[in-house]
Amino acid sequence: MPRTPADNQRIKDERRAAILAAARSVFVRKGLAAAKISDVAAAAGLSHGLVYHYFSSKEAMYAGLLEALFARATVELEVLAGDEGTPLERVRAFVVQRLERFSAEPEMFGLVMQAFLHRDALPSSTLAALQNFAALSMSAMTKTLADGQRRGDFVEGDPAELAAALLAVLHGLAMARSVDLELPRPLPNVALILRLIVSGVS
Amino acid sequence: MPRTPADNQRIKDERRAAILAAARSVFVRKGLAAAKISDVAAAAGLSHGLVYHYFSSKEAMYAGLLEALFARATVELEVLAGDEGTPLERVRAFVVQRLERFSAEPEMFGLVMQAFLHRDALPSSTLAALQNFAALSMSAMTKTLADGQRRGDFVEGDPAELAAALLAVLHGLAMARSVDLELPRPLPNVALILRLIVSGVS
Amino acid sequence: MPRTPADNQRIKDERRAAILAAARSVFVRKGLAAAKISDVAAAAGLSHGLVYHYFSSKEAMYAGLLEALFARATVELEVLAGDEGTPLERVRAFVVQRLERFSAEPEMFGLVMQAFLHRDALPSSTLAALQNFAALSMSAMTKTLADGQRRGDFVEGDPAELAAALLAVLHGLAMARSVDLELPRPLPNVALILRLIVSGVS
Amino acid sequence: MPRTPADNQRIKDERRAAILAAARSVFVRKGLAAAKISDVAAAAGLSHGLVYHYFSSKEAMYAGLLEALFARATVELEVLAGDEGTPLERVRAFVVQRLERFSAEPEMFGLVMQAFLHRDALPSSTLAALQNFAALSMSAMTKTLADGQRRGDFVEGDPAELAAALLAVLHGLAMARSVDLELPRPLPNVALILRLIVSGVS
DNA sequence: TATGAATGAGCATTCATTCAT
DNA sequence: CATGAATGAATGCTCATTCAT
Repeated sequence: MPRTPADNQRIKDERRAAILAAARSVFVRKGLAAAKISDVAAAAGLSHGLVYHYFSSKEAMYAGLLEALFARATVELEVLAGDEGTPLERVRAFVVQRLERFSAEPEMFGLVMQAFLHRDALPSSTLAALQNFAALSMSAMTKTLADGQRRGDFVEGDPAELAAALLAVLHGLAMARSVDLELPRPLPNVALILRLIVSGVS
Repeated sequence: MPRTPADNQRIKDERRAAILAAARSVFVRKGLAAAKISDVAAAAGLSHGLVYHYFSSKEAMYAGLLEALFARATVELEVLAGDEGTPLERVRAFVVQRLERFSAEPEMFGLVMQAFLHRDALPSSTLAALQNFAALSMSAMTKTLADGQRRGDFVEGDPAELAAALLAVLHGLAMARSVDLELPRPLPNVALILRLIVSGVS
Repeated sequence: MPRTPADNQRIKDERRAAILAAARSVFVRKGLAAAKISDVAAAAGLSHGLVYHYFSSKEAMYAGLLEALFARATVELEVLAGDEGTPLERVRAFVVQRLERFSAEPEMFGLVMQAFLHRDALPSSTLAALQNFAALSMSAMTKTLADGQRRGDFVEGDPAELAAALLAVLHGLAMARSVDLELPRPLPNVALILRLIVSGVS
Repeated sequence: MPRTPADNQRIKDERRAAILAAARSVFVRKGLAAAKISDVAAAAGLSHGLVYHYFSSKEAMYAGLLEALFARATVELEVLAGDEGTPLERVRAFVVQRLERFSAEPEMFGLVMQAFLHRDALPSSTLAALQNFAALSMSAMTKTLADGQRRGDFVEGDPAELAAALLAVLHGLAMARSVDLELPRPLPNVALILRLIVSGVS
């Protein structure tokens, strides 16, 4: 009684997901160059040969991982770039969402940092995705802050500079989280972070 | 008439410095695993064989680089941990010093991030230096913030949490700088950052 | 239909044996330091990379080879150390066995000589095996000669000195054989060698 | 007051001798391939660069060492090949001389063994010297034994076979000595060895 | 002469990738 | 699909040898 095509597809999808999960963990811990395909295969519980049924190369696997991350993160920018609520509410919601993401998947950001650090080694499509996401984040944040400044909700100053600062803060917190996996310190609350930009705090 | 020992020492010092400079640049761009000794040698303008007159292995070179960085950074903590001025002045001075350091040597922080990210691969002495520096930073900042809170200069809250947040912010900014070497955006000014912790800002 | 584990085991055993045979020949001809892994691989008819599926390093391969030799040689001491026959018969049987071994596998002894000569370079487990074998040989021979002396079969004298002399003779013959592979001279017969120790010969 | 040419020559000779002595010790312990010129230089107390004023290459040094040994050993064959005394006396004198040599310079024979073992790696002049010495030894011993047999002093049998056996015995003893440098066992006395060939012993 | 910095050929070893089974 | 044996390009590292000083 052979497996049905649907079974095969399901198995295939599960395997692919297992490999990606294993790869994320291995890559974040060792980096692209030091990570071995056999590490990934062992972590995913299959032979290293089989990995090549799912990914054409180590680089392709890495790129797949990162591009999925960027795609999801781009979607999640909607909460900031959309038109639900006031600028302050949107920034708050975005910050909350990011903090939760960092708590839920602390490894994720380590991967992104690596990509930034060693971007000479990235395939061009991944580099493009990374740059696209960075640009989208900056422009959405800058626009939202500028909107808020017009309403007097945020402190004065170049909105791009404020945006860069706020994003850098989030990245710093993500990094702290990513880097301290064993004994994670609680992330600061939103109110603290928003002091950076909200006018009239005391 | 052979070279004098002093001549040899001078040559050695120059070579060693040239290798370290080349190594910093190569390591920060590629990471330990992907960096080739021949890259470093080429960047330093000498043969790969000669590198091994100065460093016993690639790992030793990397460790030497990082340990020097940590040693210097530990010394620079003095401005925060010392007793020159009020807690607020000390924090301000520390933040200014860090921002200047990030501007002057943007590569530096990339190296440190890598070390954190891939600390499984670090030799134990380097790991110890890193952990020591991280602990010293946190304790000095926590103590200074607690002092300032007692004087009413800083916002309420767990001083360790505030310290972690402030350091994370600095790291986020350093990362932004380190990662964006070609077209560096100006770093935020001190005043903006201090809004995070200073009470009564408007 | 993948290979069965049994198939793989068979392949592995065959390969491992082929590599060891090639290694014996290369090591005996060049010595550990001068032998290249690529020599061994070429002699075994496979790629150099594959050698490392079977042996973790050149030193491990050398050690494996020697330890197998010592293990077998230790077993073969039984004919001398056992209680089959008179002391003279046991010594005779042992000498015959050694001479036959030297004829059948002249390379073998070259390896052992190398190990003795360069024992500073041996891994400690191999050195222990070597020393163990040497000590066992001496004690078995000494005891057997002492027994024979009590029966009046052997010449007078310190049995340990006689044992050392007899073993040295065998080693000298083995060496002559090992060293003269192309045009081997016939080994002396047992009777000649036994003249060294048997009393009352004429 | 510059050194006179004679002083220079003396210094040069001393240096050369010091290098050879160091080389003998290093080569015998590690073998040609594993011995480093810097080991020899360090053992001789001079810089590795200077070694090349005295020897054009590592191989030349090794060859020089061995050829000197063979030259001296060839001269020492005179006691066997000459016409002083009866064949038995000459053989006895030769054996005594060899045993004394092995005691006085146990390292020497280790070098010769290496040369035999790895003779594929020898320069041709050294190989020729080695083969020449081996041939001379065999022919002198064979002739002397044949002479003695005619006088009834030695046992019957092919004199070449007897010669090979006797020389092998000596080599075996030399090896035992060479290999056991730390705790040398006394060499067997001449009488024991001569039992191999002398007729009518009891 | 004497030194040791410098070079580069050579070799051990690793690991991504392929492919027979 | 699955396995792991097999290959070989790539790279760390060593060390004989050269040569400027």
